[in-house]
Amino acid sequence: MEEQKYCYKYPHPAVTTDCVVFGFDGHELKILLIERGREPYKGYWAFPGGFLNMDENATQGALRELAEETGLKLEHIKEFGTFSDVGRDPRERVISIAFYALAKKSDLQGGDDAAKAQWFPLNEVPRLAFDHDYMLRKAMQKLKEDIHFEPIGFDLLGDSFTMPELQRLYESILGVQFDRRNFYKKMLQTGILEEIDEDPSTAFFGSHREMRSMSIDALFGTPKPSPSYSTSRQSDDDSRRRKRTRFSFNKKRYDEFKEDHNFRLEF
Amino acid sequence: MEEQKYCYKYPHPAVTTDCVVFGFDGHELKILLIERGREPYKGYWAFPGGFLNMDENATQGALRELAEETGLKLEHIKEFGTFSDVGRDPRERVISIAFYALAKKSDLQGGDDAAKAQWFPLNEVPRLAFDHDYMLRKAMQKLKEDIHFEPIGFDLLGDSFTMPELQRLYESILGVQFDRRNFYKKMLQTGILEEIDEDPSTAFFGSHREMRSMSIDALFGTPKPSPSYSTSRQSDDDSRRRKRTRFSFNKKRYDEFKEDHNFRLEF
DNA sequence: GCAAAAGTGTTTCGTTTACACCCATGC
DNA sequence: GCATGGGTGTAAACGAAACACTTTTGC
Repeated sequence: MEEQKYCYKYPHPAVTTDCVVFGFDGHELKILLIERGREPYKGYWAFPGGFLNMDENATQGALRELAEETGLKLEHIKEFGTFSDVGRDPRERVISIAFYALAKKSDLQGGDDAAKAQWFPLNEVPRLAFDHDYMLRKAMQKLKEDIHFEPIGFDLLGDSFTMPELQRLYESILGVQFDRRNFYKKMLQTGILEEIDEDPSTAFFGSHREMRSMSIDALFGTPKPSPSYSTSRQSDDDSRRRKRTRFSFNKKRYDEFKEDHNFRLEF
Repeated sequence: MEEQKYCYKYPHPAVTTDCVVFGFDGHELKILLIERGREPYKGYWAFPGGFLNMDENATQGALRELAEETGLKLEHIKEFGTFSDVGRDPRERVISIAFYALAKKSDLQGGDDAAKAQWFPLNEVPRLAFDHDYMLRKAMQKLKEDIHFEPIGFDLLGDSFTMPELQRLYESILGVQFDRRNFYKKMLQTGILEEIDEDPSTAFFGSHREMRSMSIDALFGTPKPSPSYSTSRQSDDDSRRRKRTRFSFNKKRYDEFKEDHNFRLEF
């Protein structure tokens, strides 16, 4: 029998963290899952997570487990509930503190690092371990609520994005369709978006992260000229500018607004 | 040394629940606190709560502790976060799952049952134990958010209430002032309020809970005729009706609306 | 060149806000 | 009867929703 060296006067439950990571590939929302290699629920998929260490709080524990199991190094996660039903883990009494996180497009490929981590579109989610089905529903619910008031959508996109990309993201999360023109207006009048008005010849080789790897954007199907095409065009005629307007999220301006009047991103 | 009979292979934190109970006396928002009788933080005030048993989930544990310590038997509590910082309890590693609850006017007097439970107006809160100051701020924040979308205000009032009472409650929670006429319109057009249009001679001795004890209403300063005055008037002239319109919350209608279109109580 | 998606303004409608007077009640 | 608080309607301003055509892009 294994050594049981941590003893208490009263029974203590085990405490774990779990993290529901959402990603967006330009078309649909995905979640990151880990295939369980051992019992219980061996072969089932589960959210990355694990037991909390004694020298870390829940947020720290969830970020650590996420990095260990998937290679994802995120900064912001948000607690959305605890799961404490008595029989939820067959081994012992386990209480889980659950978080959700948003991964940028550029993080989506990082999933390959961890052998058993894989992205699943929301409508192709496999059988999940423990009460993780329920956990997923709760996470979706919280995400839908939060996106009305917090600029969380931008965490799922690259540093720059187009309006249609942003709109598709909102539509994916909320499950509704918006009028394109009204969406533009509403987003622009929030004042937290900045138009990126740069010269196309630098734009394609410039500082925007997702631009570095064309394969991602090709995968995502983002309508954009291919490098060879655009560069040849550019050198032919400099006055001919790329039309697709790209935007970036101005966090500083958002923080200012938020302090002034309780600012809301309503949709 | 005390017997340490519950042993585990890895260290386990202790898990507690805490419950922030809000009450409304007609004028201001109050919270229910317990004076701690032993170390740590002996003599400080704290939210009712305690260690989770192994045969109950967090909600059940919080409700049990609440009943044990304050005599309050509530049905609905809402989790608003966990508190898991490493040093938050000097005795051992303790993780607390925190809930908030709303007590009706008629519950306010029940606080006398538990010797050491006492209501405090929000601006006269004493020094709190552990990280309960922080917990209170988080609870207030969550309550403010929730009241925009959920009919939680009604849980703080009696079965029937007047518009000004309801308005004062919203103003207390949100810390703002509303125009009386606009408040009426907005509340009425939600369709979840029912006007109680009963005969005054029954109204004063009828089924509405908070009517049974005039002392509470006197304490609350709710403008309403005193029993002797109104009854004499009633017997003098039956056509003279009580003017103060009272309302009740129609939960059934709210549930219907909520299912149809995602219904919101916006303020 | 053609089909598909991006970009842009205006009008209509509904909601929110601002505002003032009379009536009922309690003292 | 007087002061306090309760009850009601309307007009102006604002924000949301509906809607069509031109330009750009990708094939």
